[in-house]
Amino acid sequence: MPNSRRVIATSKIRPATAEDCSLCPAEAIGLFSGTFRGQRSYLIDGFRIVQAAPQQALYGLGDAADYVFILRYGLIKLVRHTAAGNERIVRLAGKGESLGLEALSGKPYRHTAVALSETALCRVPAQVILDQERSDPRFVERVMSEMQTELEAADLFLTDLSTGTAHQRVARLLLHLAQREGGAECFLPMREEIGALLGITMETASRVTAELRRSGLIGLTADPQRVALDVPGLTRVASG
Amino acid sequence: MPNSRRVIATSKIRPATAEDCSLCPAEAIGLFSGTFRGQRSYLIDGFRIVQAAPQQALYGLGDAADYVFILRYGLIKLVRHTAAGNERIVRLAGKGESLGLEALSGKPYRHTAVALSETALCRVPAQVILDQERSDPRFVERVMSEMQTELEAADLFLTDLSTGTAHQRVARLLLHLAQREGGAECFLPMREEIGALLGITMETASRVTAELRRSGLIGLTADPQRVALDVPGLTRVASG
DNA sequence: CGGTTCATTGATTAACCTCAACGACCGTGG
DNA sequence: CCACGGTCGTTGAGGTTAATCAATGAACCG
Repeated sequence: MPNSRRVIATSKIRPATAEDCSLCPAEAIGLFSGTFRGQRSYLIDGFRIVQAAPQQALYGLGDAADYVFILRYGLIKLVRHTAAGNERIVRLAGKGESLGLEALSGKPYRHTAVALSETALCRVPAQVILDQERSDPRFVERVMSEMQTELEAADLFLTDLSTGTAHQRVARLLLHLAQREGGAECFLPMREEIGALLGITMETASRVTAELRRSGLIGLTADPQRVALDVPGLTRVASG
Repeated sequence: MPNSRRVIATSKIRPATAEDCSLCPAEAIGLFSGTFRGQRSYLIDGFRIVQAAPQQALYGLGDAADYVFILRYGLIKLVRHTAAGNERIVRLAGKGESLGLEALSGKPYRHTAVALSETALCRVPAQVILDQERSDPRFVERVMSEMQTELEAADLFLTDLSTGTAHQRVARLLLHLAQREGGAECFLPMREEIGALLGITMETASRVTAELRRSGLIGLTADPQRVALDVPGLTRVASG
């Protein structure tokens, strides 16, 4: 194992505790937030906290889907492959978002899910959610709402990240990542991953980010994996 | 009105009858098919049959969403706009598919829906479906399954129709359209629409389709709006 | 016939892909 | 400890693809 980023460690899995829920960074959003806070305490027996290191896969396309995941922190890519066999990232999941909702329809996972950064998730058996839906119809609305969020994200990929020049796409990606973190800086994926996200080659992704750095639109931060954004400047680039 | 394709006629709307349901071309698939056939007879009072001509809009992005639609026949495009202001088609709906499921989450419509061909739909009040979910939990699975189908379609647009060369994308689009019609021919959209579907310009779409016709990979049919496909040949083009 | 839409095609330019080389970094093992 | 091998990022040269600008032709309708 010559490089730590390639280490595929075994998942760390442990039962969830009440404290996990009360401290959950995804408390304010997502499936079990708000009015469903109280119900978690009844269900928590089935919950598991899963930690994943960068490059580690949570599940694979076609796997039998028994669990829904709720992201506590970190960033996860949902991957498919193009007809040419290249990796294509079709979605990114951030804090509070749900993954693997297809488990609720008894279908296999529709993507391969891979951690981009250090990540923690709450693993919920699909059956627990299905039972919950039966006992509380309002929970159905919550689940459907999560699916709508996922559809919205898919449309955003099509309209914002798959059209325009490479410069525009990179700028929109960075702005989008920063916005979801709520600040003026963001995680900067590997060039290969930027390419898979935007439908461009690794080289083009590299050239564009290098140019953005040289023109001062993105700058270094303490963490070498993260960049500071000139939001107004990038917004100008993003719209052409 | 210089050209009939630009005519925006008033929608034809009429109450649905039991005969509509028994003859429904979407009988075998979709929300109310199969085991839910019988239940339709109780709910049919709220159903309306809507007919739409080409270029006619069913609903617009941001409109209050009170209805879910089930497509009886025809082809409908779901449209958004890119940051540059260009039209971007993010999905196509064909026979038996549901549109406007966001109505079930009380959210406004997330797209503008426009008929590409002569079209008939069944318009179902969202409230009817929500009531149905309450009285029969199995119906919830059906609705979630429809949303998963929509997500699958979104991923297909990202992996198949937004990557590769213009030739590959056009070939994949035609094969995809033919497959959903179950034959070796398909509807051929206007060049502008092909461009909006594939993220290329109208001129490129025109050049590619003209070349495909010259090389015999697509041929004329009785209907000038439809083309016959050389499926093996196009499959070769599609994979590069 | 005149006006409009749509499709086609050409010429030119701009953007991106491909192939290739190189340097920085890092963990490993001699 | 330092050389080695690996990954990742960067950059260059050259070729290909597609966008852009522009003009023309076919079909249709009033």
